[in-house]
Amino acid sequence: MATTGTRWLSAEEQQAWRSFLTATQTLFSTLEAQLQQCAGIPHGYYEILVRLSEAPGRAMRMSNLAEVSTSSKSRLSHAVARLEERGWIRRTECPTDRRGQVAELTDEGFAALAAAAPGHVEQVRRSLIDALTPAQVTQLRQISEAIMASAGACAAVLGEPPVSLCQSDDGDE
Amino acid sequence: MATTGTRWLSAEEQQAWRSFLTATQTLFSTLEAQLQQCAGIPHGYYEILVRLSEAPGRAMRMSNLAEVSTSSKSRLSHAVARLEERGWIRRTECPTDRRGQVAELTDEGFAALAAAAPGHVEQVRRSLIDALTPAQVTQLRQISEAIMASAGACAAVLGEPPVSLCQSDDGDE
DNA sequence: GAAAACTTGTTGAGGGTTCAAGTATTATCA
DNA sequence: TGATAATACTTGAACCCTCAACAAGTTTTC
Repeated sequence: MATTGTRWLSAEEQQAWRSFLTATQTLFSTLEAQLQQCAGIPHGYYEILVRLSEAPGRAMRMSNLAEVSTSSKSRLSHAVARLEERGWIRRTECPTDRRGQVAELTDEGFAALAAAAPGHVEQVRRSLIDALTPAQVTQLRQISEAIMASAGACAAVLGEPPVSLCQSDDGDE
Repeated sequence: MATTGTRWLSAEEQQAWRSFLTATQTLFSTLEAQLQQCAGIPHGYYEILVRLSEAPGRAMRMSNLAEVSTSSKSRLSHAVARLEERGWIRRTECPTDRRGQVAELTDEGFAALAAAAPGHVEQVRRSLIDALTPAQVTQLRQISEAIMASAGACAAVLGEPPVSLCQSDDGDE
C-alpha cells in the first residue's frame, strides 16, 4: 500500500507550479536587490526591523521575534548580531527570564527603517500589487492563507518537526 | 511633483502581501529541507537537473541553462561545479562556440534525479497543490503569469538591468 | 583586418543561512 | 531537594549566493 506510485502533477498543476516558482524567484530577487542597494540589508533583516518597530516599546524577546519573522533562532541570532554592530538594535537581558534576551530597536534603527521603507514599498507595488487586479490580490491572500493553514495542520499532525521527512508515502490516507 | 508621498499599501494589500510572504517562506523552506534530507541537494540544484533532463540529449549550453533555471551565470557556474564533483553532470566544450560550455546530465545524475523526484513532488502536492482548490491552482498560475509579465515589462522599459534602482519616485505617472 | 565592444563562463571574496553542538537557565517530577 | 528534561540563545563550520573582476572568444565597426 505504501507503494502507490507517485501522484505526479497534472499538466495544469505543473504549469501552475512552475509559473509560481519562477514568478516568486524573480520577485524576491528583485526585492532583495532593491533593498540591498538602497538600505544595504537583506530582506530578512528588513522584516526583523519592521516587526520590532511594530512591537510595544519597539522591543521583543528573541524567540518571539524569531517566530513572527519566520526565522530560525540561529538565523535571528546571527542577524541581530549584525544589526547590533550597526547600532540599529540593542540587546538587553530579559527581566523575567535570565535565559532570555530582548532585542530593542534603537532610534538609529528606526530611522534607517523609515528611510528604507518608501523605496521598498514602492518596489512591492510595482513588482506585485500593481501587476494584479484587486480581485487577484484578494485571491492571493486566500491562497496564501490556505498554504499556511495546510502547513500548520501538517505540523500539528506530525508533531514537533515542521517538516515532514522523506518518503512518508502512507502518512495520510 | 516627485515628492508625491509614498503610496503605502492599503490594509487589504498589506494583509495579502504579508500572508504571501510568510506562506512562500514556509513553503520554500519546507521544500528545501525535504530535498536536502532526501537527495542532499538544494532546490536550486534540483531545478538544474530537471531542466537538463528535459533538454534534448540531456545537455544544454550554460547560459541557456542559467536562463531557464532562473539562475545567474555565476550561480550556475558554482552549482555545476558542485554537481560535477558528484559525477551528476559532465562539462564539455561547445563545438560551435569555443567560449561555450555544454553541461550534460550523466546517467548517475539522471538516476539521482529519478530517485529524488517522487519525494519532492509528493511534498509539492502536500504543501501546495492539495492545499488549494482546482480553481485556486488556476488563479495561482494566472497571478504568477501576471507577475512575470510585469517583471518582463519592467525590464524592457528600464533597459538592461532587470532591477529598477532606488528612489525612482516619479518614474511612472 | 585590427581595435573596440560585447558575450561566455569562471573565480574568489564577502556575507547570509543552516546544522549540530554547546552553555546557561528554568520546568518537571519523584 | 536533586536529577532529568526542556527551553533560550549563541557559536562555529560548512555551504550557497552575490558581486566584482577577470580571461578568452566572438562580433561589430570603420
